[in-house]
Amino acid sequence: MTKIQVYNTMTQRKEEFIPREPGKVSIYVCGVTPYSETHLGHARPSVVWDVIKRFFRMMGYETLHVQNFTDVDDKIIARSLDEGVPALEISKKYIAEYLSDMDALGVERADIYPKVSEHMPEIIELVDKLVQKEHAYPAGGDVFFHVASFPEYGKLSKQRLEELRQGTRFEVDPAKRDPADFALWKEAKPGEPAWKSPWGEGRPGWHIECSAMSLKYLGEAFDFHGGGDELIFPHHENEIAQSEAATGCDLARYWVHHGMLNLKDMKMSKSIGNVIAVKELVKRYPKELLRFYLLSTHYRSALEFYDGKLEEVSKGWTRLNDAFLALQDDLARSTEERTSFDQETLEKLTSLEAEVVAALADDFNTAMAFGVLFEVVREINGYKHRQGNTTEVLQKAHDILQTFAGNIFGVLQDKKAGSDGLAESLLDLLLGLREELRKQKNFALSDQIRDQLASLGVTIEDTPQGPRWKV
RNA sequence: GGCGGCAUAGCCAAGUGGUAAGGCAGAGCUCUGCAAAAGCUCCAUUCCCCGGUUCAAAUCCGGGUGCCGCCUCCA
Repeated sequence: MTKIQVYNTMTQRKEEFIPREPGKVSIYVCGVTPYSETHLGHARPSVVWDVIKRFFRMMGYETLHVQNFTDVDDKIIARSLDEGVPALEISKKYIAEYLSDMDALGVERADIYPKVSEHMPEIIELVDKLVQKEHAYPAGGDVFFHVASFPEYGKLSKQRLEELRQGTRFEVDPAKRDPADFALWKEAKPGEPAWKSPWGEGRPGWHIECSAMSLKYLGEAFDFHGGGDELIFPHHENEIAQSEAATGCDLARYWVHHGMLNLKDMKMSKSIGNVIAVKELVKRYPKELLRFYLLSTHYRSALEFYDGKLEEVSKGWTRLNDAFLALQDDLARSTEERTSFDQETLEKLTSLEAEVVAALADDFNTAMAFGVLFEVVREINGYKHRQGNTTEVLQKAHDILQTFAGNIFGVLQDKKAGSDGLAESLLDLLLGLREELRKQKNFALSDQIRDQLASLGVTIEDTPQGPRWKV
């Protein structure tokens, strides 16, 4: 079996992936706080993990993916007080939006989407356990985690406790024993949602929900813990402290952090906030293009977004799609005979296919995988250019693109998009007539047909194998 | 101030010790009634700068410079 290398933030290097349980991959990805619309930055990890999961399954693993919704949170509460709408109604609305936006991007859903509001008993139990073990202490109606009780604190973010104490730039709650201690449970303020607990009415601190819910659904030392790299500190550091202090086991085997999506030239667009809303993007661009863009840079690198970026990216994306579409047509009139030339191309394609797998097995390097897929495109186009027309060869190229560009990356557009059976029949009829005109050298009229179809968004290409159209 | 990361052609972007993938743009050619698509060729002696290690470095080490993230809610 192909070895899969994964960059682990904890060790700061690539490691061979060895699952906790053979053949199974358990994944916890920190999800969103549902208090406003879904933006491109949310889409990146979704698409990345979508691809990682599909790849693992192709490699014969079973995946179990848990992604939380932090639906009890300061920002939601603030919004709730602002709008006079119950907090859980707000989160419910944006959770639904998030899910439908991700659906629109073709992202396969997680297996479980636990919500904080539905896991109070588990959270309270975990906090209580930490208090019992003297890793945490109640103070008034709050409960704090005592970082000094966990000697490994800082191991993920490579921070030293002493530096953290000094780096504190905000006023420290006097109830804390140590400025670096953080809240596991917060006493309720009037008007806020609150739950009963041994320490009085209150709600969970920010980090504890992930510890409680990952433990419930994935257990101890599950395989992947993912999230944006801005979560390394304090969120994931604190999760580690809570979970590991409570269980004595590692929280996760591999910490996988993706890079941020940045905006350039924000001043160019007053409403840039709207421009990058996923809801708007999927109206204006095919989801396959958006995925191609998001996967064109390695997941750990920062990714820039700016006006015109998708137009730039779409040229390469179109090349990939055109090659695939053309192959579908070519296969319909391919032949069976085989030559040494066919054999050569077949071998080349087979070796490129192995390169794609190797790229993905090397820390999910989608950018490199695309590079190889473009070589597949060049190889097969060249083959056809040199009159190659053997089914087996064309099928091989088709299958590689179908498997990786299509099934794994989800960047191949369905040809039939935007058309129906009748429109297709009419187009074929029209193109047939146009061919007659061309045979009669009536180019004025045939060009007019082409131009007018173009203005309707239908592109005509006259190839040696006959006319081809696309929307 | 502390921690982490990044710096590769006009643009995007792979590449973690063996002599610079890929895409876009650009130039030339082929094919074509034309156009488009496609193919071929060309397009970084060089990887921010300065030292060092090595037979060999974009890749490792040290020092600069610049940028980003985190230390406060954040995917």
